[in-house]
Amino acid sequence: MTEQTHTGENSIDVFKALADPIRLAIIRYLDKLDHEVSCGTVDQALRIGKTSGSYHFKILQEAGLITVHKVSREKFVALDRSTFDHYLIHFWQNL
Amino acid sequence: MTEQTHTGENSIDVFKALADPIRLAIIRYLDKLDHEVSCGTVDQALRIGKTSGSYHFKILQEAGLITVHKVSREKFVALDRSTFDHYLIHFWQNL
DNA sequence: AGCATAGTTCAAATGTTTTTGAACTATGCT
DNA sequence: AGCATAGTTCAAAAACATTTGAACTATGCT
Repeated sequence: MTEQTHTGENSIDVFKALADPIRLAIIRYLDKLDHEVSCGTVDQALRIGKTSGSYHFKILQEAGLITVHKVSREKFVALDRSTFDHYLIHFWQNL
Repeated sequence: MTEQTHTGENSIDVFKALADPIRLAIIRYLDKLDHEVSCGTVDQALRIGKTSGSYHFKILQEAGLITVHKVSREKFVALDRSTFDHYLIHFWQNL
């Protein structure tokens, strides 16, 4: 029983989420750091407004590309590498 | 000197091209066959109108995801697997 | 020449995504 | 309580993508 936790997201949502320069910049940033950061930290680092940030984080989350972890006021995000593995690295197997 | 021939396309174009159900269906179909087919053959197999087909093949071509080979009236298409390798399989390396 | 077939182009309509500021909720701090 | 900070929601505008039919080009066939 080697089942992954792919809940909800589908390849269209994943590719749509990847098809935007701001979201790709967020992904690059989170990949470099390789640990949880707050949305505000990312917003400032990439000079995205908070409204825009909120919008893009929601799309990344719904695609299953990030995990989200809320601690009091702050929302911490990190890459969910299993989704990248599933849809990108193992693209042909899951097509 | 192990340079690939990625001429023009970029990751945004590639992910946009992948972010559509019709284009994903075309890719699945071309993957299954694994040889050149005419656009008309694909259009009929997937029951896409020719106008719509023409539009989607152009997007796939501009993304570098298909190769195109014109023989008299017909346009033959096949997957360009090197582009999938570059942007999907080796996603993290090329991010 | 005349007709058929493969695919493209155009333009209008429709649908979807992205941006932005203002108002909002929720939490923490003094 | 009063104020600040983190993030969300809303709504309108702007930008972009998709669909469709009709007209078109280019080629092949008889």
